[in-house]
Amino acid sequence: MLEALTKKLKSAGYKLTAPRLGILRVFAQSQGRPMSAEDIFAQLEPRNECRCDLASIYRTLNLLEFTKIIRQSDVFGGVAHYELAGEHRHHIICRSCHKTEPLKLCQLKEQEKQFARLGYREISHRLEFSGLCPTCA
Amino acid sequence: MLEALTKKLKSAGYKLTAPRLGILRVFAQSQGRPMSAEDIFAQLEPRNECRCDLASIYRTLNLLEFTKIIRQSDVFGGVAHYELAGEHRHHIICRSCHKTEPLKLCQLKEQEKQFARLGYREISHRLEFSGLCPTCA
DNA sequence: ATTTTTATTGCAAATGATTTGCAATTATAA
DNA sequence: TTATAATTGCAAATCATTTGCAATAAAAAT
Repeated sequence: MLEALTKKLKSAGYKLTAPRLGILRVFAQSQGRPMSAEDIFAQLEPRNECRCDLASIYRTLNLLEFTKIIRQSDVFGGVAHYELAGEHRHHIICRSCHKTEPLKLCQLKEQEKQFARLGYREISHRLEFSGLCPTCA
Repeated sequence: MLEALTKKLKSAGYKLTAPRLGILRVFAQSQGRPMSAEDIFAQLEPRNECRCDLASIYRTLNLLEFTKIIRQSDVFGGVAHYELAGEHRHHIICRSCHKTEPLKLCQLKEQEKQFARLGYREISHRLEFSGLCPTCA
């Protein structure tokens, strides 16, 4: 998993540095939960893997998005969250505690095809449910 | 249309001021296109209706959202966009020129009901399509 | 109609997320 | 092992948004 991600980055012509490796590791273990820069920062291991600056995390997020290794999943309260680009997933997000759960289904490809017929290109969509989770409700 | 909006605001117990009236007017004429604070600022008529501060626009947007007159529609690269809460609508947004077109359909209520059965409350969703519009493609 | 009360405004300064310039560092190519 | 070019950390800059506060204006009370 992590293997595949690092390979993708290198074959896109970028160096594999400690911060990048750490961030990819966090994504690899994220279970599909969208994460903010701060979330990732908090999950890095300063002892062994890297003690890196928030600025580097932002730079790395931009790079990983550019190389299509991750994608922006949602912007919640002005804070961008990212997830691995691999699987196409949607979520339900608690408006109170921000806990996020992935969903499996997505029947929206039909809709995209209709737009394609109208001349749109490179179509994608973003679908997020929100509400108060059972705990917060 | 504008009439109904101002009435809603007043009956919620808020004063009808020049900035608020101007902002509601902009929404009333917005054709369902999501707008940012800056977008609205640019559409106010400083001559006759009001020359108001951006801070007041932000404050008014928060108030209108709180009173459920408008709702946040999507977050575009960290910039919040709003639209009238009246109709439930989704959009397709051009990633290049940011032109936005409203869509009519939405078959996602079923999904929401499923979440409700799991204990989620106050459920809503946000669905946006994006791509390159026929002009930009 | 005038005054009083209280919400709302404008301005400027504060905030919070994200970006950027630059010198120092480090991964990779040579 | 050294050279070179990308990447980093740090601090300062930026951008969207929020907030404190004194001045203003809308609606309520007279």
